[in-house]
Amino acid sequence: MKDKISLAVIRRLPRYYRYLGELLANDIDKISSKELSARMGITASQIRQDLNCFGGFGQQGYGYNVRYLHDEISNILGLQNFYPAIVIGVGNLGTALIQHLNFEKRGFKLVGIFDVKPSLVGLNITGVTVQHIDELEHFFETHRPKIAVLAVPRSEAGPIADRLEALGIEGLWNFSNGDIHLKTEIPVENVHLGDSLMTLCYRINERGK
Amino acid sequence: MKDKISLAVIRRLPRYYRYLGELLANDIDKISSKELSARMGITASQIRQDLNCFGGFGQQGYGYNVRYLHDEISNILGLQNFYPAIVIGVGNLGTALIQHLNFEKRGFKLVGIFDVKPSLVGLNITGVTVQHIDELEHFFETHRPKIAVLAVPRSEAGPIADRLEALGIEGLWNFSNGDIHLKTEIPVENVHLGDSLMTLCYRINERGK
DNA sequence: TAGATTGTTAATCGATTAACAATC
DNA sequence: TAGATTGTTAATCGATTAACAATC
Repeated sequence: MKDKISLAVIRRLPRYYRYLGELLANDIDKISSKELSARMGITASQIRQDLNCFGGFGQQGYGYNVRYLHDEISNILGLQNFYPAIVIGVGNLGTALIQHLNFEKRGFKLVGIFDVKPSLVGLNITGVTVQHIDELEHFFETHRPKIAVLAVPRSEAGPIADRLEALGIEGLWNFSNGDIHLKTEIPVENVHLGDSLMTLCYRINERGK
Repeated sequence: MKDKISLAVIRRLPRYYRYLGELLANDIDKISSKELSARMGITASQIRQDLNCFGGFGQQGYGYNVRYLHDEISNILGLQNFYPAIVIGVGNLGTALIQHLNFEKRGFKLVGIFDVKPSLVGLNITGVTVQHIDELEHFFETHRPKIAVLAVPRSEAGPIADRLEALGIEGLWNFSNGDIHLKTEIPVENVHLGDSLMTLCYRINERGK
């Protein structure tokens, strides 16, 4: 692996992985960068350039073996790690993420769910029982989760993030409005659905002119 | 307004808007590009460059008036348009989006909710009643929604998108796994939460080496 | 006025695309 | 072998950063 892969390249990897998964589902076992570029709407050159950051996965005159490339990208992303993950906040959003996201296929294993609301404690979601947020410190002693999904209101997100940082969390997936900045270099993915919606508004507006 | 604004700039606008909103909430009424850059973790140069794509909103020697800049960005994004929007799919994700996203503050007004499941029809969510998906065509005759939020499984997303396109939809906000490509140049925001999770996995994995 | 900070041009940096020799 | 397509270098393009004159 070369020195430092740019984040732009890394963010395209899951997309390649997704398209390769679709090809697999359709029993297509070889693909050229040209064919893939047509499907994905990016250049063949970029695909080859991106993949060659990690190694030569293709074969001249043939293209890429779909299953092999799919597996290799899975390895690059680390999807086989099953890093222990917890979800904090079981409103509709937290529940939706748990039920539809298939953590196991994306590098993680859901090991705990927490909420402040006592009425939700004991609830079972996909085999994991909701605990009260006060159990967090105790839970860390035995389970050492690596990432936490923050599906809580903005006001709670900051304090909880600090608490998680002190407990040694290694990554955050933040859905609360407002960016989370930690003191340490821990990776944080701030998902801003509102920003995405406003971008769509701009684009609609622009076309209407 | 200059010729063509790059998507990179546009995607930063909601973020500026968000930070300015926070400043407003804290009764801060002026900010320099330097101060804002420190808060946001980007360069002051970029902030000035971005804003000047749309006009000169600051004042030399002073900085930017927070409320004025906030309002101007709102205008640029078109947030005062209240474009009619519909949500398709009221699982946990659809419900979460409706309840937490505040469409009215982000350029849209929720005018309809649809689902295939008859048991959900008649349900009232934030004042809007869920209708059966079969009512879609009839609904368009009177309401002409501009955008549709697709919070349905991947298999349903494609066919529904085609149907919406035929009805004259002008934008899609897609949450189903798998990109949606329409024939026409209609803007589509494909939100891939799974991709974001896998990116986080890569970053955790990378640090562990 | 002096100091601060913008608006804007120029320089740099990085990312994308093109080209083609290597090779299956 | 001939044809196809990769891996990789070089060229281009675009985006970010730096610099500074304009000006409040």
